[in-house]
Amino acid sequence: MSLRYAVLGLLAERPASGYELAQMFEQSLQRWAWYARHSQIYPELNKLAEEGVITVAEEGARGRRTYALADSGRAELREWLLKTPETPVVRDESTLRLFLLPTLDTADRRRLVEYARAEAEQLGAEIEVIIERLDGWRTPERPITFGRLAAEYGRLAYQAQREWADWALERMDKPARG
Amino acid sequence: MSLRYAVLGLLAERPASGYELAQMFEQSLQRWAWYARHSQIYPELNKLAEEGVITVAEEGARGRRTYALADSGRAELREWLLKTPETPVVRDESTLRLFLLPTLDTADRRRLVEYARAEAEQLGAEIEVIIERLDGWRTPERPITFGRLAAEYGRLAYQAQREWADWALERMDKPARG
DNA sequence: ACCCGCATGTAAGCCGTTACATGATTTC
DNA sequence: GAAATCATGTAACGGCTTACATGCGGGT
Repeated sequence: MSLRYAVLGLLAERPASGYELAQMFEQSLQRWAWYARHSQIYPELNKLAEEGVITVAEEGARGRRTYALADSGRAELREWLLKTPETPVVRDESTLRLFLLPTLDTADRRRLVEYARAEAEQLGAEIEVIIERLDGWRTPERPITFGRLAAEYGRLAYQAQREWADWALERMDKPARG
Repeated sequence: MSLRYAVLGLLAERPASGYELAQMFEQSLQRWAWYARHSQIYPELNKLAEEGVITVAEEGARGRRTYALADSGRAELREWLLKTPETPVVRDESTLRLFLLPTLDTADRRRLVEYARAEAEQLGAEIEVIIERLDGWRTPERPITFGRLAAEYGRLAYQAQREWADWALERMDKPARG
């Protein structure tokens, strides 16, 4: 059911079309929080509009429909956010790969951890650029957008991944006492 | 297809039954990497055994079957680990909630971030205990288990979440110039 | 005029969740 | 002897992926 709230949440920031939502998933949510393709987004939008939790705010060229969050949708989103979640479940293929490293021999292992480290370093650097850009855009009305929250989260998460890779590299080859 | 490799990977560390695998998912993989229920695990094991990438190593009481990784399974796992992945996709409901915070009003937002911070702090403390326990168990043959890798990853990730929450708390109420 | 990107949609099949189902062994 | 835990399984349903499908509008 998270797709529903991801869509409501994105529309809470500003009205958007399905096409734009697909891009927002890719750019801001994909790497850390949630992902959906257009083939899932369009039917979901139609369903939400039928229910009345979102409305068609504008119709444009090429059949484009811009959706806005209705009051009922905002209330539902708030309720979902405030109810304390049960044990949350994560599915993250990259992390799974990292955890399965001990099944490889020393050379393969080292290769993969070094790759993970380099990746974290590169993506971390990319995110710094994005953050500078976002901080340049800030306006008084909207101090923090979810994009900025996501970026900061990403920055810290990549930093953690780098530290983890360093720790793993140092430990992995060593004998038990390490 | 990740379930397949998660199972192969767990069996690479040591032979286990479906029941044990379900527990391993819960204890080590669930929070960061992958999750599966027994209703998914048992059919997968039967499929993998039919294919021959795992074998039944032992049959015990109550119909218990202990599976071991076959050579072909180990080769397949290695191949999967070494091929560089495409853009990986993450689905993490907790993080999604955090990213949607800006849609709430100030009071609700603060409440949720404080909750996230407290949670990271508590789970971080729990993981420190687990790490001490794991480090006490270390044997010379197997310097690092995937459980230890997961624990260290968790430790750093919780630390990052705490830092993120502190940053968000400091920024969120402030006017744009922050 | 052509191409690229915008824009939305559908359908088959696979993956994952929830619920139902059963029974053996150990522990108190 | 009862309860908890071990142990495996199936089926219906819903969510997600992949592939197919179509057409408009803006830029060069």
